[in-house]
Amino acid sequence: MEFEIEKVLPNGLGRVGEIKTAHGVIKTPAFLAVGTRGYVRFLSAADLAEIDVQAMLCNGYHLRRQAPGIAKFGGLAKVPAEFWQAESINGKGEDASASVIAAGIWQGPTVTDSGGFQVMSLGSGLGKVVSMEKERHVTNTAHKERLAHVTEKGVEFVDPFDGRPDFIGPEESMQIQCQIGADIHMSFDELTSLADSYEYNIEAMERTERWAKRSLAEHLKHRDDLGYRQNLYAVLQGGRWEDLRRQTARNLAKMQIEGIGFDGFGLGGAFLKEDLGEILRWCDEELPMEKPRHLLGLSHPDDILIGAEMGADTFDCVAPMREARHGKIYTRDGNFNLRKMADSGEPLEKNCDCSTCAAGWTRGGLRAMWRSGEAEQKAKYYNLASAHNLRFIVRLTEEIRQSMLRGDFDEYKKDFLARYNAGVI
RNA sequence: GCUGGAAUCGUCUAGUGGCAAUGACAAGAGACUGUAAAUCUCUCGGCUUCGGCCUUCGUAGGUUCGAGUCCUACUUCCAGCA
Repeated sequence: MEFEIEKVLPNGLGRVGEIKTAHGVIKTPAFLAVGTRGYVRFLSAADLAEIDVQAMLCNGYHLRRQAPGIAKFGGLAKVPAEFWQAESINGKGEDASASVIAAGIWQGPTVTDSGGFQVMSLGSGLGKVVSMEKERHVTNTAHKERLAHVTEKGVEFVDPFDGRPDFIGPEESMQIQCQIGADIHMSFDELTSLADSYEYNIEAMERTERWAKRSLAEHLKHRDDLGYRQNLYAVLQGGRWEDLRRQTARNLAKMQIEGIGFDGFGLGGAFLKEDLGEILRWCDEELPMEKPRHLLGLSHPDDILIGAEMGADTFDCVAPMREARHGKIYTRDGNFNLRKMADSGEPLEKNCDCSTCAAGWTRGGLRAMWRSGEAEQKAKYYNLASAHNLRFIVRLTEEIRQSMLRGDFDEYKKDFLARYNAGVI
């Protein structure tokens, strides 16, 4: 993998670049579509191409049982649609994306998460919303209620769907990810919640660093197993404390095994919105300029703008598509809830270049589809609304890239946010 | 015309003496950020100083401390018989 920087912002952090992987190029800043279970829910490969998605992020935790099967095909990009169709019928059987999958699956660059997020979502944050606004007043889930428990070795957890006990540590995560064969992997980390103390964040961060070293060691054993080079990013934790963030960034930046270090860095953690920019600045001032950085799990426009400004190259997040499914539609003039649009003959967004708006779908029509109660109609709505919201965020990253190349990023950011926050709709 | 059965908050529905009254849907408001998420929370008779107050279960009476619930009559609907 190569990372080429084309231009750097005057602040010395934000940049425009290209990540060249075995499966294609990612022009950064870029937003990656999330396909947790190996495919993007309700969107086909053709849809993703139409949206100009450049890469997909899947999750090693969710794919842990399929990983050996994926390896047999030669990695994520070579898995045939039939495989995912069969998989999607399993589980709760509700993920009726089968017809969408049949239309083709993603074959471009891919990223996998390590399962580190599940440490928190099944552990201290079980049953809670991982919200930037709300979590400040939320306490951690009681220890005995958690589905995941952290030890030095790794994480013991119970599968929330079938109740089976399981275990993932750094070695397991790397083995899984190297079987899945994404171009970029994440080291196995412990994501803390905003409710955790400074002292606990030190403990978790230091453990995450030890896990990073073990991740690197295991990754190096398997990174060429599928016949092309797979890459590993080290994930940074450290909560909202400057000393921790800078320290862990320095530690991970210089971490090597036999002269080989990480290929890039994952910026992790639970953030309060107002802290995000500062925290990213602390991290990125310490990290080597020439390595790419992925900001994990954020996608609201203001977060992407601040992330790109502070030096994040790629982003991923479930929000655009989950919120689309829940009726929240993104537009340049703010978001709106489709529920109140029963009589609207307007498109989701005027002058939008997404396929849904181009096809002439109206808000009222989409709302009727969404609320019809018929699975097929709803699935169609999920496809159309997901395409719109995803295109909105992808377009935002494209425009950020263009503005950085032109040299007017600050102005672009100011104008975008002024209009977006005015919320005319 | 006779005999049964039924009428409850937009719709369907629970309720057979302590009820402003169950559940579902619809409707309305909010949430959602490395997917336990086609999910979750709240509202859904009116007023309220949030302690309550008022008006409600087809209509009108009655029994009762108390009636959606029991009784009588009426109205409407359904089924069967003429």
